Amino acid sequence: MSKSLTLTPVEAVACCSPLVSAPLTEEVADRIAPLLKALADPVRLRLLSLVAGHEGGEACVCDLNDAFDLSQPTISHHLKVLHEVGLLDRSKRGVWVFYRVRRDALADLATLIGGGL
Amino acid sequence: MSKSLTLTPVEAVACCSPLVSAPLTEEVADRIAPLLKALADPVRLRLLSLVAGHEGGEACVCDLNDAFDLSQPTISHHLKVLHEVGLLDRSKRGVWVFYRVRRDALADLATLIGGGL
DNA sequence: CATCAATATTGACAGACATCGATATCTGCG
DNA sequence: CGCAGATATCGATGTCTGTCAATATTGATG
Repeated sequence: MSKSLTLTPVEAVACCSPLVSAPLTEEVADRIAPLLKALADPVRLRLLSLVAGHEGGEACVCDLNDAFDLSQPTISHHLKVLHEVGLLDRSKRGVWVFYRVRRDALADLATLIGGGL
Repeated sequence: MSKSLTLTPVEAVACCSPLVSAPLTEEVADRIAPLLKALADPVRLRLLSLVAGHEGGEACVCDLNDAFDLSQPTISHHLKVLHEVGLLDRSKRGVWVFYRVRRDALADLATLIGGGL
């Protein structure tokens, strides 16, 4: 069973046929766009890449803050966006918070964009 | 040779290794984000899907306008965004303008997102 | 309990964006 | 040439978004 009645964008994309294979309905497009919006920021792209490339597949916020010339609240905001949309998993251990990339979500998104080519 | 010194976002993405395979540099992220921004709109997603699914792989603006409950200038604007970023090719024949999906661009983008999984 | 360090939330602000109506440009045709 | 239809551009407007400083929250530790 699902945790809520409203799907996260990540859950919404898992069930869709590729962009070029069948015409997207308005409803489906409305659920996919937020996922792409989350991805469509240079800082968030680098965050995702950093987390994915970190040892163990997860990274502590403390590691991420230093990688950017941005304030801590700004990084926290971007991580929240990625988490809310379902692209990052979040786990708190002690004072530290670790994020992990949802590879299945990325794979589904890639299929949506590039499937059927 | 390229037409200009500045690459379109589509040209920029063609040369990149997947998001999760290597850390994205700031420069690369800055060039990829506009491409994703162009995709990250429900109307543009549906436009892309409609064009891709149209017979002959291309669609006339006149066909596209009717598919939305939006003004003609708005559709024109969205098509321009997709064209400028390199996701749509544009060809004028008589009074009509036809758009065609750059499938290579979509494929490259999919590799960037989902490659290495 | 008091303090400190890590992370998140809030509120403000400037810039970006989606949309529209009005208008301009282009092209075929009479 | 002049009109009509297709598409693009312009200017305005309301909304969304990225960023920051300030502050709150959370958890470990003395």
